[in-house]
Amino acid sequence: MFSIGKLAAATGVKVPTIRYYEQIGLLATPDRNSGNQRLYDDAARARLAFIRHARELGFPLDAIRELLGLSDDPARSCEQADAIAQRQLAQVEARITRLNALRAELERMVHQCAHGTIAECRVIEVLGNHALCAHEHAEPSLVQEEA
Amino acid sequence: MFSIGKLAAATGVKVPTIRYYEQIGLLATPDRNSGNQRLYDDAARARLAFIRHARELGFPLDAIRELLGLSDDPARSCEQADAIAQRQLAQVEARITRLNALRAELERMVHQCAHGTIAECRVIEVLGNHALCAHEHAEPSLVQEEA
DNA sequence: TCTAAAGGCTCTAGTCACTAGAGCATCAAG
DNA sequence: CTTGATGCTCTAGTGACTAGAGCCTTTAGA
Repeated sequence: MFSIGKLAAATGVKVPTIRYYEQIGLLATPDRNSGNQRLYDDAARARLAFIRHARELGFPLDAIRELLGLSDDPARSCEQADAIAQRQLAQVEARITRLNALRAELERMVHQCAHGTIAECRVIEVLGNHALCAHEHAEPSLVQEEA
Repeated sequence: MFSIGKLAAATGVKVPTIRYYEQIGLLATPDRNSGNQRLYDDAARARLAFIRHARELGFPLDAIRELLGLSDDPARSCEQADAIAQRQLAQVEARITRLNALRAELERMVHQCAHGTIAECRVIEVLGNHALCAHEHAEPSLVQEEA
């Protein structure tokens, strides 16, 4: 049995994130010691490692919740788990396609910049006039930033 | 002069999003008609088109704010605008690299699935055991989902 | 001219997956 | 026994919107 800090160190998941996972029901409420501090065992560690790995692969928490539910039932068909992974793969592929188009547009923009004044800047100009673009873009909602 | 609805239709930006941009100071507070409804002119339309296009290219609102500030000063050097675009390009490239690694991992996982039971499912197994992975992953925070 | 639907208004709260901070309690090492 | 690290709960903030409630104004047709 170990503390939340040890669990965090063992899995690479930050302490507040572990508490957050507990709060949203992704991790079971653990036992506490006499001083009300959380105590974890190896099963909890394995579950958290699973969550962390799935997050690294880009699975949203809802999908992870589903995968965890499935993994609790070793006898059932893995069809559903397979479908979730396929869906995730499709999304990753779609985002790669999308980002490649973005990269091309940004490269074009940056390479055309003659490093003069704002008035003649291609970066500003292209942003202001979509017609100067090589192709259409997707919805803004489909392009997201990282932390 | 046109209404917020016409502006939305003209730029492809949703009405609540326009009001949100006004709220956060990205768009100036427009004039109102006698019934307190917003009235926009072509300058506002051009500014919103700029914002929309930059969003499509993945620029965060803070960078867009900066670019808009720069574009208001046509005489200055475009060095800064160029730097912002380069930064954005670098981020897009980093994300592509990252997503390609994810795709490889997900493909490996999915292709190894024999469509049997959960107990023998490679998807569940690989997620639970990082050691089965072909390579390391980044922090979960570096992989984000789309809407 | 009347009416009804479409569009507009403000305000609050929700999304996702955390992260930060306040203010306090507990534990472990020296 | 002290002190610093670690733990606790709770609230609020992040980015870029989105949804909904409850109301008011405009516009097109009869």
